Amino acid sequence: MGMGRPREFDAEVALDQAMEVFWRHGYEGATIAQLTEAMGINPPSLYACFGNKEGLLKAALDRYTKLRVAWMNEVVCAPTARDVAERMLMGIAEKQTDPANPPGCLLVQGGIACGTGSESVPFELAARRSQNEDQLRDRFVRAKAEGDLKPTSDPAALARYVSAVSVGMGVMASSGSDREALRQVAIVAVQAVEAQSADRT
Amino acid sequence: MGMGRPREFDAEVALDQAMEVFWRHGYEGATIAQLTEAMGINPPSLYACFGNKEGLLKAALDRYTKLRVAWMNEVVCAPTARDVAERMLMGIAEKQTDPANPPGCLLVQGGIACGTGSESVPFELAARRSQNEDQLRDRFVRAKAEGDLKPTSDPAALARYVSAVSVGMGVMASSGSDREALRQVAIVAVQAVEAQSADRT
DNA sequence: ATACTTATGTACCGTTCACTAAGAAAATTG
DNA sequence: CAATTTTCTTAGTGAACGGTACATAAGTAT
Repeated sequence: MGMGRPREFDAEVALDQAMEVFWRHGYEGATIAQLTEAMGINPPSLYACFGNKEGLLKAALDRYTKLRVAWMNEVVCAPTARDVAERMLMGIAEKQTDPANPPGCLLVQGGIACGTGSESVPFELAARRSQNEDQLRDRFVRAKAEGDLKPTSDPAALARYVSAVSVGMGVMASSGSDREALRQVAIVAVQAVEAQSADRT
Repeated sequence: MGMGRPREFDAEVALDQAMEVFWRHGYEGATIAQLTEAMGINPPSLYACFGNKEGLLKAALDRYTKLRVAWMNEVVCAPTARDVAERMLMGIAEKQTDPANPPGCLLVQGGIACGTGSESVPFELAARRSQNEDQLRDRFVRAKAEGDLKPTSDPAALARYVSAVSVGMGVMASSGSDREALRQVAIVAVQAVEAQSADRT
């Protein structure tokens, strides 16, 4: 039994192109024609490799979140909860306005609301976002245990808050806000975390 | 010359139904079939009355923002910038989880990313959101003039911040967060505004 | 070489989309 | 009443959608 004809395209490179299309147009707004053109392949190759449109999205999300989790792991290395929030939100201001990518965040742009037959997509995106929030919450739990955050603070609420701000920044970025506007939002947002921080002696 | 046959449906009631469909499924996710069924009319009546799908969306947005602006006018009556932010964000936590409506905010759910031929929709929504932000900024400008906000504070940045948080809360609501979770975010978010407020003597 | 397995390109499904003729129905005006 | 204007229902339009059949090409195994 032979091993068959080898595929002529690099799946990861193709996935990066697909990711961009989903990022820019959303799941429903992205057509198979646009995706295949960007990926440099024909529909049958796409379906053989990724199953269907939703399978392609999930593969793209896997790739996206893998990079994101790695970045978050660096972010939570900051010494204090305040610095974690600042590093994260300032980093997001940069990333979401990086001209190398479409503006905003794939986990938001991908699809907040979807039509019949794609109801699972928004949940899929939400699940990936909450993954991020969990990383943050764990870090804030530690910060509270270390006395970095006040005893009255709620690490879960704080993580939800920072996550909400980052989502809001993503929407702003996708609708034209520039990097400076996002930085301003980040700077203000960090002050809420600072208010939850123990006094530095 | 006669006045013609009177229309059998109430345009505003029909618009409310259409608004719900857009709110729940987004602009692209909402089909004419769903819209007409919810509105209780047939496609030709829709097109005679609203022009096309995008015209229907704009009419629904007009109705939505009219109510929203009226509510914001009450919000900005709060005595201090901090209270404005609190009243707004707490109100949003309630409204965006009101079971009478779809979760989240129409100005976000309507469509953050759209496909070819609907590129203008996200801009349309963004314009309506910025209308809201402007109301807020004006109020914060006043607060700064009154000495309620610190002389070093940036009212525009603060308004952008509160607006970003409200958008983030909308996304959270639409992906299943409950009212309590949103309230927690609001409470934390207000503290950033508090940090920009002058000390109460 | 021959058989076998898998990928690729072309061309095309069936369905659903936004949107619309065409004419009957319901009102006003003379 | 007849004439006119506008809305209603029915039925369907062309186009675009996600997805696929089929034949061919490109590899491996025997």
